[in-house]
Amino acid sequence: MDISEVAKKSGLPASTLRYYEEKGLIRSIGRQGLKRVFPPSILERLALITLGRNAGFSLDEIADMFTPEGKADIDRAKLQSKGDELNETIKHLTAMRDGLYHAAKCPAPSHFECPTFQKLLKRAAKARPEK
Amino acid sequence: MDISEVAKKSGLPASTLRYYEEKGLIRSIGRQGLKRVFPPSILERLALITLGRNAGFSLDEIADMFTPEGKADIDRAKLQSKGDELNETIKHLTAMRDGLYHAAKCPAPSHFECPTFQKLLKRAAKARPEK
DNA sequence: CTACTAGTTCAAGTTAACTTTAAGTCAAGG
DNA sequence: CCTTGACTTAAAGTTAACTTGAACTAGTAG
Repeated sequence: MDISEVAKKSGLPASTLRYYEEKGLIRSIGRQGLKRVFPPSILERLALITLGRNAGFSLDEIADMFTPEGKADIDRAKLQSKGDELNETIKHLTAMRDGLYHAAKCPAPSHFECPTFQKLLKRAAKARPEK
Repeated sequence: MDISEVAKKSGLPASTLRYYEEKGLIRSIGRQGLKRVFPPSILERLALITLGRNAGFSLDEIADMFTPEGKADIDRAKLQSKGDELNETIKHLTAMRDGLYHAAKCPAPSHFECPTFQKLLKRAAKARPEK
């Protein structure tokens, strides 16, 4: 597959694919002339990267978790602790979501008069979650 | 209150407070010499801003939520849709977390050979929302 | 009065994740 | 052979949300 085919199938622009390659997140298996040639498995690899991005991991973190081949050694302890970390984040976000939903329906004339909203504000002041 | 007191009480660095003022998110009520003077209510306002940030609003979006007079005027529909957005994110995070936990324990030589991991990837490929 | 401290301004720097631009290359069609 | 179009590179530009640096000032302690 050439880059435009990968772009089309993955939904990612070619510039992004080149950028990912430069960053070491993906690899082409060769060239035809100047053009990069990718194996079909690249799509799976990109799906994995996308998954990580959606979950809020940085490209560096993703690169860190998986070898360029996507194959062997993923440090299992690292995965476990990333999972734990993620779990904490989920808790924060869930609280935030519930707060937002409540505020959206709350009949108090001003959000500031609603105790749930107040609580949310206090929690927000405390919570300093990573991005 | 001077800026360092606000910084201390809000947990935000002075540079951020100056930046927020420049952006029009907060206002000082005057000066003592060169120094900005803030009213106590600034803290609630900052908490609100922090809440918004944590909920995924951009500073510009937050600025939009305040009326020209500086009173907060939060559109309930916006809260609802941010809640929905957050909910989507939570789903992604949850999928990722489950995937990480599974991968941490999975005995398959490559994660790509594991059906659970495959399923996860497929779910990730589907999700193509925000940002 | 002089020094010190905590504030000030404005401009420039930072980071992440890309995108854009300019200039160049190669294979294919006419 | 020449043009076209898809691809290439390297470098610079973009955006958000800040942070940092340099040069400056006002109130206060001694």
